[in-house]
Amino acid sequence: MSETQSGAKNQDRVQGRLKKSDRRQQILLELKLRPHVRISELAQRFNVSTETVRRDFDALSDDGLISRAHGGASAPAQGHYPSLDERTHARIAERERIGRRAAELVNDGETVMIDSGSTTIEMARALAFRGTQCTVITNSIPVAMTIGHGAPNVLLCPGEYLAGESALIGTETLEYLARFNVDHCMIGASALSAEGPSEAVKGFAAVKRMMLSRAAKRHLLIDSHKFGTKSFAHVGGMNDLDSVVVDQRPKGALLATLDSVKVRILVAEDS
Amino acid sequence: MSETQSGAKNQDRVQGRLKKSDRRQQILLELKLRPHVRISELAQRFNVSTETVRRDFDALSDDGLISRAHGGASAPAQGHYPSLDERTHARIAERERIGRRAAELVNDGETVMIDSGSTTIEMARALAFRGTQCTVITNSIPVAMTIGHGAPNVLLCPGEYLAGESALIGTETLEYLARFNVDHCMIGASALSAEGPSEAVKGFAAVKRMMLSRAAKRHLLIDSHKFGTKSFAHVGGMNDLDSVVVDQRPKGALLATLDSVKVRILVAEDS
DNA sequence: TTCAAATTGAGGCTTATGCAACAAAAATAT
DNA sequence: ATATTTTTGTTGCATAAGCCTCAATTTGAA
Repeated sequence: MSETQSGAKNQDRVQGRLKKSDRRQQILLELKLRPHVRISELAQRFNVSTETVRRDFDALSDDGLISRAHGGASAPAQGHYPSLDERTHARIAERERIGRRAAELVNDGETVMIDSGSTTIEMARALAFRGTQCTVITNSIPVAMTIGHGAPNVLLCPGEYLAGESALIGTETLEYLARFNVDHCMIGASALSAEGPSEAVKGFAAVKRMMLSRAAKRHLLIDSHKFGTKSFAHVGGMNDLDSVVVDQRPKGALLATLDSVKVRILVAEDS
Repeated sequence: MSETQSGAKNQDRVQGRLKKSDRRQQILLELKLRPHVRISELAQRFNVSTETVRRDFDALSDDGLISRAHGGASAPAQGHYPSLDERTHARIAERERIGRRAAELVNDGETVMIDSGSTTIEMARALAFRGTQCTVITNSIPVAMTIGHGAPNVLLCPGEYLAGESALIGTETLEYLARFNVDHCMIGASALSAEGPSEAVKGFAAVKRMMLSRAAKRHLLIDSHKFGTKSFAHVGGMNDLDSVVVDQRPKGALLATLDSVKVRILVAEDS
């Protein structure tokens, strides 16, 4: 494939040379197959200078469409936090701790439903690291892929694929979840107030609610910087939870409510 | 390689320093979250020299567990064929052509079932590039992720997650597929003889059969180097197909059988 | 056509990475 | 304990990538 042919609807421009937008489109498509492309490689293939490719990378990177690396670029994290707030990047350590702590709650042979979200992905990672032999049901593709190589049983929900979050949602997802009864469910949320967790992404709240209704032990994994905030979709009340796994002990009204409905508060230690 | 499989539950570290196998495990886990890790970054985090990390990369790369890049490493192509034969790598161009040709068969507004496999991923990519507005139902995670950003509707099947192929299989997958009737189905196969396509991966044949039974127009995407071969699970007969999309016109017995049951042969041009 | 803006390429320089060979340290076996 | 193997670190050097600026080229519009 030495010559670059721009396909289909993008009208190919001139003598073997692509326009800027076509080139960028190609880069993105390439990354859907290969995990990583090199600047030098693309420069050669498009027959442009490396500087041009570098500029393409910078532009695509600014849009969050690719993840830059020395010498090349990768696809942006398998769908996990793509468009999410920047500060979450700084909370990696907290989420890691929360994930580890939550993973300790699961024992060999148990069944777990795992929600989508960056914190739950951390939990999946911890679970894979511990090698816990459990059955996992999830609507999150990153979670399935993370655990996939370790656990014997990973069930992925059906549903509409939500590209931004790499998760599955919709009535089919709910129907599917309704068919199971599990030992634990692990959910995340974009906010937590005294009224309970709430969620920003449309369609997620229903999935979380369904997971809560099918599990014996219901755990909420949430980062302390979300304490006292609300997002638009209410997930449930505090009495729908059995425990919250956090990086810092909540205070004030939040603590009072949690105590009043006897929700166990698990603070993830620094390790 | 001796790899003292430190698998499961060893997080015992020797005074802040991880053992080789643990370090490699960590690298793999890291790559499940981030798309790309840098050598320098890991060297610092593990507190080892860059050379050591480089050696880890080389080892993991030999096992096909990661994909090397200048300055770092990425996860190996979103789960698509990690352990498969090397020669498939040389057939990329052929598969690309086949994928492009197959994508032309789908029009805006139609519904398509897409099988898992490297050729079908190529097709998904071409479909994404063309921007065809169709509804896709698939059991392949890479296919869903590839199309996800373009098509309005991507439905992913439920089922057991098969890590090696990043696909979903099992009775739940079949049940789910059975609920739909679609315009096209696009399947791949690991072999094609005059008796029809056959498949090497256990559990895939049933999915392909189900897809064939739910579609009005049934297309087989297959590379010419598989002509005249057989794999262990029979998928169906030639009369279960409406067309085959290939990179080269078949000959002999294969051609005769295809003609006798009036299967349309679409040869993907070099273009 | 003509002009302005956008896009791209080239040179020069700094820094980062790759690679290979050898030395040091640690783990393992005898 | 000693020897042997494995693993890791260091050094030096060739190469590749990053990055900046300025000029050449192309594009788009009046």
